[in-house]
Amino acid sequence: MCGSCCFNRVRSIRRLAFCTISPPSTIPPAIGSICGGYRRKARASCSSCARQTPDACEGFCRTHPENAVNMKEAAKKEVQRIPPKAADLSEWYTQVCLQAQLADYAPVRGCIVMRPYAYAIWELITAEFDRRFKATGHQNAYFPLLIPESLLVREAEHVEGFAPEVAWVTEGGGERLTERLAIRPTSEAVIGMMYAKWIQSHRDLPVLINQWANVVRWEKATRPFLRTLEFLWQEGHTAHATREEAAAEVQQMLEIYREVAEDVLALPVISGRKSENEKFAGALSTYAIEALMPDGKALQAGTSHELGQNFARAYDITFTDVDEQTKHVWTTSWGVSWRILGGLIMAHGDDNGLVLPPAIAPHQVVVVPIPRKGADDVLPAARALADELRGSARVHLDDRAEQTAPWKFNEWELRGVPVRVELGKRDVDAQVVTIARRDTLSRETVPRAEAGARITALLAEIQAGLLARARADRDARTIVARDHASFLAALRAQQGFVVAPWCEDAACELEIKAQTGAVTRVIKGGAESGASCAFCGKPAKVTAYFARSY
RNA sequence: CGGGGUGUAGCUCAGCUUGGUAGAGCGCUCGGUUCGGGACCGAGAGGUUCGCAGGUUCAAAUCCUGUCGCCCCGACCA
Repeated sequence: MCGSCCFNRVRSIRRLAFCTISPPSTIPPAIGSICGGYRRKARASCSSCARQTPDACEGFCRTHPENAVNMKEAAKKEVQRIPPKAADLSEWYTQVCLQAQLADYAPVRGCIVMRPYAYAIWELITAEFDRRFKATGHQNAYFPLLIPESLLVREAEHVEGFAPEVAWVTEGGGERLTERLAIRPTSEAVIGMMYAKWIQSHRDLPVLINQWANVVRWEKATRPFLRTLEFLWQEGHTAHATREEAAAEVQQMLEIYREVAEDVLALPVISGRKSENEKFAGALSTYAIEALMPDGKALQAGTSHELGQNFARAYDITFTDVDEQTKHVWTTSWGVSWRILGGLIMAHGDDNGLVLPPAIAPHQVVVVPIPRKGADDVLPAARALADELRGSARVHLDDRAEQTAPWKFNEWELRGVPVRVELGKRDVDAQVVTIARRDTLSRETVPRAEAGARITALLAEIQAGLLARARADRDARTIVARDHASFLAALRAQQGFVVAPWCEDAACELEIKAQTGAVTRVIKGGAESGASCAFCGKPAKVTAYFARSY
């Protein structure tokens, strides 16, 4: 592409590709002489007569010869293909997913491959959740992917909510099935059915089960991790004897979600109850954690549902209580998907690519040796350093011979490694190491002997710093609105959360959405006494967070 | 579901207006020199022939018709 007009480069190259037998009458001969570097292959054919082109010339833009760009230089710049984050978040996000080798598009629309690097992050995240689930008495199990239609439709509201996005299996073994099978969009149905079988007595309660699984929801618009046809998640399903116990479970899991989001992913979230419009289909009430993305949209990062006795009735899950009465159980469900990984990418990344919190970085430290001719001690020194650091961190030694050190710096930045240690001859001679941190992109030199301790401290510092930075950013983009005018103005600005007193009327929420595109994300407790709804003016019942959402 | 874009080498794309039988950069392979912010030199391989199917033509990546896929932006969802 021409450095000036961004359009004519190739066209002009082509114009130059004439052979001597039918010279280009329209091209001044002088053009050929300013070319040099771009070589047309001998096989290249003449534009006008298809004979072989004997001359070689360079790809300079004919209309802007003064700004001639060497094609190799221009191509080199293309290596950096991610746009500035602030310029185009959507494109930035896609490119980071692709280029940091987190995800790649699969043959089916809306499906992605989670590549090893992303899977490694996912494993670290799931381990954090899983540990906490088990610590609170939950067990893992696995339920089938396929759900008979007759089973799925038992809970009316639930079905209605999911119907548009269910994928169906209608054939198997070369024969049409007598009853089609849903590929689970979520597992309340099968699990409810099995619970009915397993639960007889109050002594069987509570049932506290979680499953790590994939589900399918036939979405129309998809994006890597944030919304894909198939996604990985965790769904907890519990059954309790009393409503109070179920309610406590829902709050407990919501708190675990908040804790992992903030303490592990460094992703500040607000948690609270969902409005009637936004709650899970079939739930009594839904609670969620919501993170704010750089474009001002909210991302639902985890949900915890009080299902009441709705599913117990639909799937006939009953037990005999201590008072010898047969009662329906109270169920809950709660889930976090790989979407949270998308939130993580967007929240912390910068113009150089991904930025990973140390807690879930597959490589917390990458050691890059900088070889120099005649300095045979550099690589062994790097190896020794990496081995030593492995005692206290996840360390990767990048000793590939085929890439240069600067190339590696860029690559590991793109892939978000929190700490990079550079070790060259200068460092070895001076008995120091050069440490670069990903979050601030700053470098420091520390004595070799103190490297381990410094890096341990640095990892903690980065983890805390990322959360603090994200939280400050979120808070700066959270606006409180009390009256109609400021409420509308704030929502239309689309900067972030708008906190306002709200009447909790579903119709009011729909009208807000129609006018601004925003909805309630969570409801935080009651409103101040005497406050009126910031939108419709009716008496306010609650304080709600509004935003547009992913 | 509406709007836009796009399909040519592993990747990013030219070539199409004005039909003549496949190009560039990057990447890859081999050899060598390199390495403190995306190194360089030399030699090579790589397209079942341009998403697919028809049509026009002596001749189609290019023109016509149809069709499919994918991406992005909006209405619905973790």
